[in-house]
Amino acid sequence: MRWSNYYLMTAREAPRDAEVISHQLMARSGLVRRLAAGIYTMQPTGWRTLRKLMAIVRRRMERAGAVELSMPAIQPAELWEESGRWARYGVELLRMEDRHGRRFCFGPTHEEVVTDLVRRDVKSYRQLPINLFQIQTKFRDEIRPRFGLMRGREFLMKDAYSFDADEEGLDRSYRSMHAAYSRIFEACGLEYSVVEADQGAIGGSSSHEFMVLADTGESAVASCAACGYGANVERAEVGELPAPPAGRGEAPIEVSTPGTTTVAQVAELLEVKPAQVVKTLIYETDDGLAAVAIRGDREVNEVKLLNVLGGLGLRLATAGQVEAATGGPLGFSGPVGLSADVRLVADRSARALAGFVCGANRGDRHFASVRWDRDVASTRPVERVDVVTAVHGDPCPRCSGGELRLSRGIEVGHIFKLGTTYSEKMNCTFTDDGGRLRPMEMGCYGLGIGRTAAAAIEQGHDRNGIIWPKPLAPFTVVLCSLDPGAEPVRSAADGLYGELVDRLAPAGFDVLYDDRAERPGVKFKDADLVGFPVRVVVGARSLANGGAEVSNRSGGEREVVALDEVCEAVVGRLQR
RNA sequence: CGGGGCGUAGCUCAGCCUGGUAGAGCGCACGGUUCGGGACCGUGAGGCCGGAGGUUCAAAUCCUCUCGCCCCGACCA
Repeated sequence: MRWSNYYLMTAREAPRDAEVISHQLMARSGLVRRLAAGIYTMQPTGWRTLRKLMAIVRRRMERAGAVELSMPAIQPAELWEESGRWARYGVELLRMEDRHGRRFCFGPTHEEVVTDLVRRDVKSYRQLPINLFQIQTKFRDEIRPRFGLMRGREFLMKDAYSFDADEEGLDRSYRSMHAAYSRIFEACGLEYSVVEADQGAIGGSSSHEFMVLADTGESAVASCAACGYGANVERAEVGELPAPPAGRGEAPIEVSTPGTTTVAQVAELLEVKPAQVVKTLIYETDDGLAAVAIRGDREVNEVKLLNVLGGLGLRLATAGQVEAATGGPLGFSGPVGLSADVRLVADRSARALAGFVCGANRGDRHFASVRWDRDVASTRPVERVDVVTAVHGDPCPRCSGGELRLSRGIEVGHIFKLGTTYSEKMNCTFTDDGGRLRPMEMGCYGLGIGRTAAAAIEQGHDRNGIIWPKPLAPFTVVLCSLDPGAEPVRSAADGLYGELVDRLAPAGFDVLYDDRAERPGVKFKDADLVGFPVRVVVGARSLANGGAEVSNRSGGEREVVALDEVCEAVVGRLQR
């Protein structure tokens, strides 16, 4: 491709709305152009990168036995009502009506459509397993799209859906997708980690996220260097926290604590550490109110809490609800004397304390020297749970001695075992080898195409621009002719261009020939900005030095090689 | 949806407080000098100052309403 005939415009400055580096560089290097909030045109170079990524994804999916198809983006409401998600999905689902008033949505995901398809076609265990995938434009009406392609409303996603006869089959499908994803991100040269993820209200038994490590990531990840445990902070378990020494005291002591509604105030007044106070939060759940006790210096993880309490959602109770449930005002709740009608769960961090301070369920009163067994568990049930939010340095839940480390990541892939959630609701059944009708075991596997490209830039850039991993660069090689209007540079560069194309195309590499009538500085800046992995420069100086100059965007050795050896030098660099 | 901010040339921004004929840099076009890390000089094109109402002799500027965009938060198979 000759740049003079190509559509690639770069800019010195990024648009003001570009916040993160990947978005700024994508905009400056002419890869994408914003059309509306969270909606982008992929310009020719950006599209080349996505096409290369999609080719890698397709190859790996097919090697893992998945079969590509293409499902409609527009989906009828009836299917979503069948799965129950028309009501549940919320405002993120872009809904519309046709001229007859029939309701549709623009698909944010395709469980319903693929389940409908498979239930019509597949009737026997002999036809299983099946894994169908597509790469398609999705639309999610995000409350707040941001960071360019990282969180768009319209975006390209590879989604695959597996159907198996039993759980062992689902395990196999899941493992094979797990492996395929790992190969894909390795092929892209990305540094990533696989972490346990929350399944959300959709249920299922297992879920993993593929995280590209980057400071700008929107997800927080807890991981243990000692044993390799990793989890989204949303669900990260925490090992047993060391308990402070037990306090003394024969019975709870009621103390006056006027106006102290926060742990910090109570701790200061009573001259104890926040870690010796038990904080009690009252939540409203689908099954009524629940009290959560946690160590005063720690925070409740509501995702973990929801998984413990069950139901679809929870929220902090209002002051009125707290007063009705505990008999005391907001800010003075505690487990001692709490009505047995209120479910009480105690985080292990709180349960490990002995002789602690907690609210007395009376205004301006706390208890000190409280013990769980003597003062609480003797009169009512207390569940011991893990609902604490993991913080840096917490003990690892899986190994002894390991510490959790918090880092940020970009969620580029998410795989789920759905089990029979959808197949039961939508009656997607088959006849097993014993003649019984059974729901299929399903899995679903998403991979963000644009987000992965953005993540590659977050991980690969310097102050001059993008440093693409070779497989994702829009062109693997840029050939800069520093004097395209004059001989002998022109004919040398033209000749090299032809040779490079002939030699590289069969190997899957491509060349952009910068034959524009621009000054050398402009060409170098643009080549760095767009981030072509290998650069070949032909100019009067390089010819005088014996040929063309070859270098890598990522740095390292720059060499001048004879014109007839340039192809070999380039290939050598590409294969390294 | 709550809080904050911004809409002026293709891009980045000044002008607004204190109303008086719309500016700069980059980019673009033309001419000249340059030519290995975003050159320089000159000339020029390019704006319903997001939109609608209002106040005023006069509005980019003040007031009201709207639309769009960005940031923080809540939300998110």
